[in-house]
Amino acid sequence: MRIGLLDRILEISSLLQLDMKHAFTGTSLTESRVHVLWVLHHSGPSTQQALAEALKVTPRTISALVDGLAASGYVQRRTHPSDRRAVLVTLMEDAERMMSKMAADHARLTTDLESVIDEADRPAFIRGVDAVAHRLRQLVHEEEVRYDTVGGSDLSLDEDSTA
Amino acid sequence: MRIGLLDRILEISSLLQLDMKHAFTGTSLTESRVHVLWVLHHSGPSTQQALAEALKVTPRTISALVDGLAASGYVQRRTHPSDRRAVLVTLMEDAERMMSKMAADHARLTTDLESVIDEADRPAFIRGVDAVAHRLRQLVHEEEVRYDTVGGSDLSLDEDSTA
DNA sequence: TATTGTTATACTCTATAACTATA
DNA sequence: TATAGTTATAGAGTATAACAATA
Repeated sequence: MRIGLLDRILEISSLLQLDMKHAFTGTSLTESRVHVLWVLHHSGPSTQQALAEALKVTPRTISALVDGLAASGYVQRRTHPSDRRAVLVTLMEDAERMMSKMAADHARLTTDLESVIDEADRPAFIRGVDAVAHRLRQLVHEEEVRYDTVGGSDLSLDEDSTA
Repeated sequence: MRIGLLDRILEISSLLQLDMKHAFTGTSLTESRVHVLWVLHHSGPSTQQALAEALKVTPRTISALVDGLAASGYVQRRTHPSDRRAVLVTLMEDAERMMSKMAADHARLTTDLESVIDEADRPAFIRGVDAVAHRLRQLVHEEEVRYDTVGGSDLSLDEDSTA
């Protein structure tokens, strides 16, 4: 067995990450901050709770990310119309324009990547990707259940402080 | 247009990352540290320079990662036989055993993921994955060249301090 | 002079815990 | 009592710059 499917996918993941990283070096943007902007662009003004769920991080982390984005003028915290505890993180106009450009780049890259796959292979390819994604969702979900009940893995040398 | 290829791949990436994260919560291991161990397991004792190249981070970052791994007993710094400036980061015996288990898990997951793809689709699927990986390598390489010469992107609101 | 790794410093992401204001 | 967000604190990853020891 040479290079397996998993290694190929991992390489693609790391290449995509590199691609993102390159796109933002020299700016105040980072992957996490862009992730916030991406959610705002697609969902509209959102509470920090909603952002925390979308990014799967704690609310505290969102506070820090929003601080950074606000300092650079990408977003603004606005008062929530009906809940005075909450805040609506809102994209500024320039940032909205920038995100539209980014979405266009995203669509362009999608087309680009699809175009390098032989047309005859595409349906099978998409089926395969969906099957893999579905299986991974299943596996991650199983782990989350196990994790919430017992937790931990046997892959480490660390002392097991469960005792 | 519904969900495009790129979004599907990005979802798979994030699921794989989650999967890794779950596997190591509760231990002193992290994705970066495991990456170091993985390289050591596959390449044998390595200088920190070599590790820096493999992980595409600065040597300084490797110092910190190796410090953490050494403190937990995963690796040891040994003297390089022919270059007294260099150090050979070496897997400890227990860690070596652990990495063999991890490699087995990795192989198992590869098989698992392959098995959910319809057998008739597999050849086309692999061709597609390879084509996409190849195209991404090309794109990242182009960016690296452009980045080394001019640098920066037009995707940000930050002041351009090139002036 | 160039290379290997370190110390010093700093920024970002992330988490938990305690707290404030509001529901 | 529960929820939204913050302050306080801490650990990890990362980077640049200056420096030591060795090639």
